Amino acid sequence: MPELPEVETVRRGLLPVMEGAVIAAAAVNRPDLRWPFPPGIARRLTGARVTGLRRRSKYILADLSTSETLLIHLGMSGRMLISGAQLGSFHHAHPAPAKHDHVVLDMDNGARVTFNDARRFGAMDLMPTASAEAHPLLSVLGPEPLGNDFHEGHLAARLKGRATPIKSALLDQHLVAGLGNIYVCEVLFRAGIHPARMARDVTSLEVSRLVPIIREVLSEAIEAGGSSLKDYRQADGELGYFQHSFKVYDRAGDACTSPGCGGQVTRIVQLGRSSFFCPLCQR
DNA sequence: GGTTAGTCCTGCGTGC
DNA sequence: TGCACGCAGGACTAAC
Repeated sequence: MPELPEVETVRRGLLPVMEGAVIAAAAVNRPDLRWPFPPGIARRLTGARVTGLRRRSKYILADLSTSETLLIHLGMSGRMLISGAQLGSFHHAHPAPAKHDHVVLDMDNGARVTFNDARRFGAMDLMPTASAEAHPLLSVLGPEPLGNDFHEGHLAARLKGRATPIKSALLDQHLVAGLGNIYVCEVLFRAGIHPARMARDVTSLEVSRLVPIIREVLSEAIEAGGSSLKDYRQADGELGYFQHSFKVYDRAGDACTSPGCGGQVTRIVQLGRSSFFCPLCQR
């Protein structure tokens, strides 16, 4: 489930094969993912040089020489596969077309980038680069959690008076953009805050601690992704999914890892999603 | 305006 | 073994 760190890892993995290269051929194998592809997307991509590869929240933005920007969202199960490229001492031959290969980009450097998405919660769109920030999916996003606009004052103001669990508030992309279910669980564990606590009841002290904790958790995951990137290239060219050692996520029944705690990681459902926490550490 | 439930989708794990 | 079912979840839309 790609959240901000996974998307950043994918972006970094795509950089050496896409940035500066020309999309020699683009194949789009179905009319839609989450939404319909923009009209003529294959034609509009073909011949375009990728001049930059950026990330905003969980979106990858590929700036093109055609003054358009390709927006990519991995959704839940979206994967990027690189083949035909020389990465380090490894060369990946093009694999046989697989089920759910929806978009295939053949670069002029010989690399092939394949977007595979079984659940089709992902999305792609094209927009003018000059007004990319105004795209409906991007314009409503809150600040980047690793950016300067995300700070204690912002978070405090957005949590103030909100009668919703802190878990839900931190998942709200309008409040801060890029956190998903996994990292919110990890952040709240590290902060010692119960996921069901009302956002308005989070104290000033806790808010001041949340900001650096969110940065830490995400930065550590990006770092882990970076170090795993090399291994994944070697393994099969697939980017973005790597093993993390989560403290609470998907660890229901396990002993809490806090020294001397003795608690047991517990699962509850909030807004139809699993929350994992330690009832002794998190209040 | 704020909040929550429903929805989309397919693969996987579990239980019968 | 095979089937039915629930679950996973990002983010929109509708309803309250």
